[in-house]
Amino acid sequence: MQRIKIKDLLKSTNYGSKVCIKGWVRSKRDSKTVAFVAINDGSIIHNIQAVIDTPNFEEDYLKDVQTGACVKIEGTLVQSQGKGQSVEIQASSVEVYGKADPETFPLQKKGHSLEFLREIAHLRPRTNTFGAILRMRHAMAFAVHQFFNSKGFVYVHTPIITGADCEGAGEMFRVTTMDLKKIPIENGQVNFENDFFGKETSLTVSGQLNGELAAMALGEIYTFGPTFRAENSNTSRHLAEFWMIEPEVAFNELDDNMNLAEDFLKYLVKYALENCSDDLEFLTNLYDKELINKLKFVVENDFIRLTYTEGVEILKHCGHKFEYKVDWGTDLQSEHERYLVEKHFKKPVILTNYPKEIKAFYMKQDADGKTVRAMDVLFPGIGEIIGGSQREENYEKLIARVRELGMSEKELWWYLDTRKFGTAPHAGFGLGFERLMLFVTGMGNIRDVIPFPRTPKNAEF
RNA sequence: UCUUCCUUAGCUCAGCCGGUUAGAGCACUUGACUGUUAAUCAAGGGGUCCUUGGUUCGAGCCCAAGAGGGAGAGCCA
Repeated sequence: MQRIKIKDLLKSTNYGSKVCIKGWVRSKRDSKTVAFVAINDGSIIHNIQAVIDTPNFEEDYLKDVQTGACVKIEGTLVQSQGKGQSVEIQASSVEVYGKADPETFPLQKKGHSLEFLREIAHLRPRTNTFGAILRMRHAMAFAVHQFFNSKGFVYVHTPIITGADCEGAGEMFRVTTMDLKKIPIENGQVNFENDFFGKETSLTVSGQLNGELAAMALGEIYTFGPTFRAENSNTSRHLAEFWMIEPEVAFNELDDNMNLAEDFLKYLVKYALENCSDDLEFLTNLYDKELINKLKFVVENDFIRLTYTEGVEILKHCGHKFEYKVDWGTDLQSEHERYLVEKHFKKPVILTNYPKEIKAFYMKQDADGKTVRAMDVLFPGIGEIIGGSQREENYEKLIARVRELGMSEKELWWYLDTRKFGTAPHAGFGLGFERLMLFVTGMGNIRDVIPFPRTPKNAEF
């Protein structure tokens, strides 16, 4: 018999029809002559209930139908006699594909802490919470492509292995095939001549520089791929391996960039509200009663836009006592950003025109020579969800900045070439996919919105 | 990396001032129950109190070091 997905079965009103489902047992409730088994197959957060009249089955036949087991159940779709579900299956046959020894299977019917589930990341997709998160993760990834495709952007695959130590976004993981016990060292320096690529290589920390090259030909591009940072960051907002989306648009200036970022985030949140309602309802009930309201609020309200200088003025005169002093020229602390977003405006905030000293070399300098056309989108509870800028398209100014910072113009020759040949104003940004996931799922820890988190001292699974 | 908190049964956690045999709920096993909804009821089994060292007549509890985890900070997306 053809298998039907539980998602489709729960919508069916085809009572009396013979059906077949396959999935994992979430719970079994016994009494003398009848047993109720809740089955989930991952197609939807809800389970289907199979009703088993035990006298019709041989003794011990149902012994292996226990929490965690994988089963195939055939039977008749009927309207439920009990409360709590509208349809159920009156089972005629039960086959166990895979047992799950209840003495050793770690998942129970009752709730587990998120910390415990992290230790059994190979099994946590079988929980309601991670089923919901993984379905939403897929929906958000799909929506990213749909958004850009509808706007005529080209998806560009930038390299994961990079030879440039100049992306400037943090510590990098080395890539090598050298025997780590016999590294060739000459005059205190490692000789990479005989390494696989013949030069020092790393995992990418950003696809931006390559993305810019493509934007200078295709106009509107985006990247969406894994990104690696070897920072010793131990927070609920950082991963060593995460996924980043980086659009880059020729002829866009800072305002266009902000508009794109705001449209993009609203599109994604709206997509979640319209397409993930069952999962969102579950997450709202279990983790954050205000989750759905927060998502609606973001879709319905404009983001606040203000300059770094204006932000500093507000913070200086707000009367709130901060642990760290607010001072023009230094980067804002988390507590400052959080005050602006969560207390002062109570809305997402886009901060722009930061001092050039605290931002990357490629950002376009303002006429005053002090600030650059940077923009950070700050979200409640998460902080920086997007970081971006209009890029410096002027060759002289860009190379002056490269020299000023002591960077290698030799290594960057290909990037600098874009400013030599047909340069154009352009802008882009990076969205941390898992930070978006934090926001749309209401989860508090970034390790819970990616299937297998990679963090300092943790690469299990 | 810094600050701070935590680590006791499969899970969540209690454990008094340092004192005899370390507890509860859930889970599990067995039994009861004709429709359950995290089913219910009864009985039973289950412990390297994170590790190492120290203080003490005596340590789950006090001290030191280490490991792992959480929260916050820095770095950032």
